[in-house]
Amino acid sequence: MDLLMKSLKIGVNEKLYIKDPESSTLGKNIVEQSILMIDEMGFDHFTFKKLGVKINSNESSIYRYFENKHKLLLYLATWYWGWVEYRMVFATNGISDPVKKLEKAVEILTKNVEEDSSITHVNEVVLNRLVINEYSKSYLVKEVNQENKDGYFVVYKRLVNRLSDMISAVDEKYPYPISLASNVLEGSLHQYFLKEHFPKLTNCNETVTPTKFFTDLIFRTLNQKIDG
Amino acid sequence: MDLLMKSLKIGVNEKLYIKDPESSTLGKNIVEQSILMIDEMGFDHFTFKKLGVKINSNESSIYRYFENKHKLLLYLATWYWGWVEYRMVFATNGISDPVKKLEKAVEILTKNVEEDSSITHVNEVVLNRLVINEYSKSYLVKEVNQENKDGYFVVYKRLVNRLSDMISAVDEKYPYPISLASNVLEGSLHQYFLKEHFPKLTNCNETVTPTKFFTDLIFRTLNQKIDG
DNA sequence: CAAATATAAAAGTATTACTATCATATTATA
DNA sequence: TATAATATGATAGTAATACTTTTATATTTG
Repeated sequence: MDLLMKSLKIGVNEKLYIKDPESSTLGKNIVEQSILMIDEMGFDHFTFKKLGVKINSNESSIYRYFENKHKLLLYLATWYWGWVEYRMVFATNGISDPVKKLEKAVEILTKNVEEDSSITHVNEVVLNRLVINEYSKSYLVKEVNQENKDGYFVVYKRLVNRLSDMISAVDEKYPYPISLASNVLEGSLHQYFLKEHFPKLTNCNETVTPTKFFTDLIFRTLNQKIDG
Repeated sequence: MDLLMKSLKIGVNEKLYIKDPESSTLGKNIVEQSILMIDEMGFDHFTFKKLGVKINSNESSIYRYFENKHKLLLYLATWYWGWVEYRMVFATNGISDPVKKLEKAVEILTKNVEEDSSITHVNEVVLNRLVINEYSKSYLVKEVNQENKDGYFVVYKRLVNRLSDMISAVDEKYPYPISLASNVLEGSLHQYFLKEHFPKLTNCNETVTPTKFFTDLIFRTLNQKIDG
């Protein structure tokens, strides 16, 4: 899969950038280092000026790639979900048993990213942490309806729908497949956050993973027995 | 209950304000109008300067009540969860059947606030909407660990634990009661958000409420039959 | 009525979030 | 290889934000 990833370019909505960051060294640098910086200092404290200093480039040059830091966050999030989607589709592709297929999908969607593919300039482990801490901020804005119309969330929505379809394939009678799917995706990020900052608000810890919790939740809900 | 509410003061951590806003007309005005303003323009566009203009007061006077708008958000959120907790405890108090008790709790915790009590300066309907749109921003910050130590989230944590206990009372064998509880509380806000802005990512609509979805989810998970 | 306290008004600072201009470096093309 | 086109860098500038400080004026309390 690593080799495949090498030649794969995650498709991101063109409105999210002014100039495609994949098209130049500076652009790739902006993406690579912004991920590390946002992870380190948090999105709220992150500025293009600080990023400019870090990458030895100029604030104004960064503005030629991204309109503002909000668009950059949307770009990074879209990249992340595109990458997750790719892995999920790839991993579940050959599975014909709906239960096993759903199980695998939930595993990919909820498990912690533990190693960086080292193929691209994007560090997926750090990006995963960034998404846990910052993703909500990309849509909890007054402009969300317009941005949704502009297609900034298509990848994420497609992912929720894929999961929803797999849920329905296991239990076509279950009445809330989309809500369950969106709940799992968003809830998984939340459980990771709680595990890190509010350990008393989650049963997830070193041994119990969010994957375990959500796999159990889904199959109890769909009234299916699962091993393990 | 309305009469009870009248004499009830929601207890908010004293570190969240410089001067207690309940102690003066100006303070109450700050709380009342900030709720309306944040709801209207979104937390990101809200500033103390704008609020000052709206309440015909001075920016510097607002700073004598709240250190910054982040603390104000924490204050409003704490007030909200305190109010929800009060209603939940009150509504479930006399119920001895664990299943019915849990059902009632979930109803209070996940149902839309539809009418303002009109007793206090706080408009609960608007505050509920504010919490749906902005609550995550109060904890998705780099300073979360320190703020947690300072006790800014005690009310919310207590609420999650109450729900968790009720879950365990229905099924003591269920291994993830706290995760289920935190998932319901956070997920409920999320489903309302989706219903409003991403209707294709939820099954909730005019007839299906988040309450229905989560009640169904919980009792399927705990392997209990529920009517309705 | 005096003293204490609360609020208002105004000004000031540092940072943020950009935009604009011009210079220089790099790359593409004739 | 010269020239043109494009990308990047450096500098400066603007408006808004997020405060802090000071001083004046109300309002409350003893």
